[in-house]
Amino acid sequence: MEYDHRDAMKLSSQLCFPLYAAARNVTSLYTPELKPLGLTYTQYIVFLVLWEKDGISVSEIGEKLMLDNGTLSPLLKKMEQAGYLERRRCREDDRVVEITLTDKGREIQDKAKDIPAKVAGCIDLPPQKARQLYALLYELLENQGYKHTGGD
Amino acid sequence: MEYDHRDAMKLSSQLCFPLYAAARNVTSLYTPELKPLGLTYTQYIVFLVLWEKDGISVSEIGEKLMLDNGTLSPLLKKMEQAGYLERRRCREDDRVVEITLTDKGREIQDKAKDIPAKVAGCIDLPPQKARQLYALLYELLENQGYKHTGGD
DNA sequence: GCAATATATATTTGATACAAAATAGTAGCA
DNA sequence: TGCTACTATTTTGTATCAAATATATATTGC
Repeated sequence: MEYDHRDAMKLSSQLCFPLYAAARNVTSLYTPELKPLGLTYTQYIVFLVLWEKDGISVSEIGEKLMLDNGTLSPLLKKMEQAGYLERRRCREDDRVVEITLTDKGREIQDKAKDIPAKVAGCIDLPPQKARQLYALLYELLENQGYKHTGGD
Repeated sequence: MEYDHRDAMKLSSQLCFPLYAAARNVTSLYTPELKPLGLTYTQYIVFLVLWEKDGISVSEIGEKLMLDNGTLSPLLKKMEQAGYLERRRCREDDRVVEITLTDKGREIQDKAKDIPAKVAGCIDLPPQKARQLYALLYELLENQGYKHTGGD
């Protein structure tokens, strides 16, 4: 079979597009659940990280979320202003900023506990296929250099 | 098996996160190829649509890309300023803006023809798994209301 | 040990992207 | 005419990355 540029350049031929569209689509499912809590999706996944492990650096959050420091920096500042966390220079290494949850930051976990189930209920994909998709995505991410800690 | 909130709230338990991360990751693979052409990823996929079908409305582009008019409006204006396309009010319906490629907009297709293959080469996933992933993503999108035209 | 250089960490800046909401003009129809 | 739905634009706020900057630590050469 010969390589066809015209075919390859179709929107429907490129893996990236459905990935890009599905990500926006599924992320938007969180919005109605997060809005009442005053959180954005990115703030929410920062919380997911901090609820699992508190007192970590900006970069460590960035590694887990594959987000740039330049993205996290203003985000964390906003979350600090909202009273969810504290940013403190590390004693041993003054370059590092340690992020620590406040009581308010810990308490909001309870308010958010039903969100995963609600969103999962909106994703219209049989559980077996969802697991398959999940596994393929992590395989892709790991091939691109992501360190997957925890989970299955 | 009992439902465990604590487990469900782990970053690694939610399908959305790998989707979100993989999308950014794979999209970023396009940047080095697109930058020399002076294009962003979103501009590129708008071109993909227009190279397939020219003279369509803003909303029709939005449907194919699952993008809001509010996102496309300034984007298309910028692409018009760059000389890639023209925006013209439709004769029959003065609400509709028709987007038409200029010669410059058609010519850039040739310069971009190797991009899909180059990016595909950077995605470290066996072809069979890539196809599987592709199919699952489109199934997810279609379940969320996306009309998939063309492709396989 | 100490100065010079390199690396690491976070922040800032500039550009684009994205969605929600408000606005405005248009079309179709009762 | 007046009502409703549609289409695009503008505005506002957040997100995102890349590049530049500032500061702190590590390393190297002497």
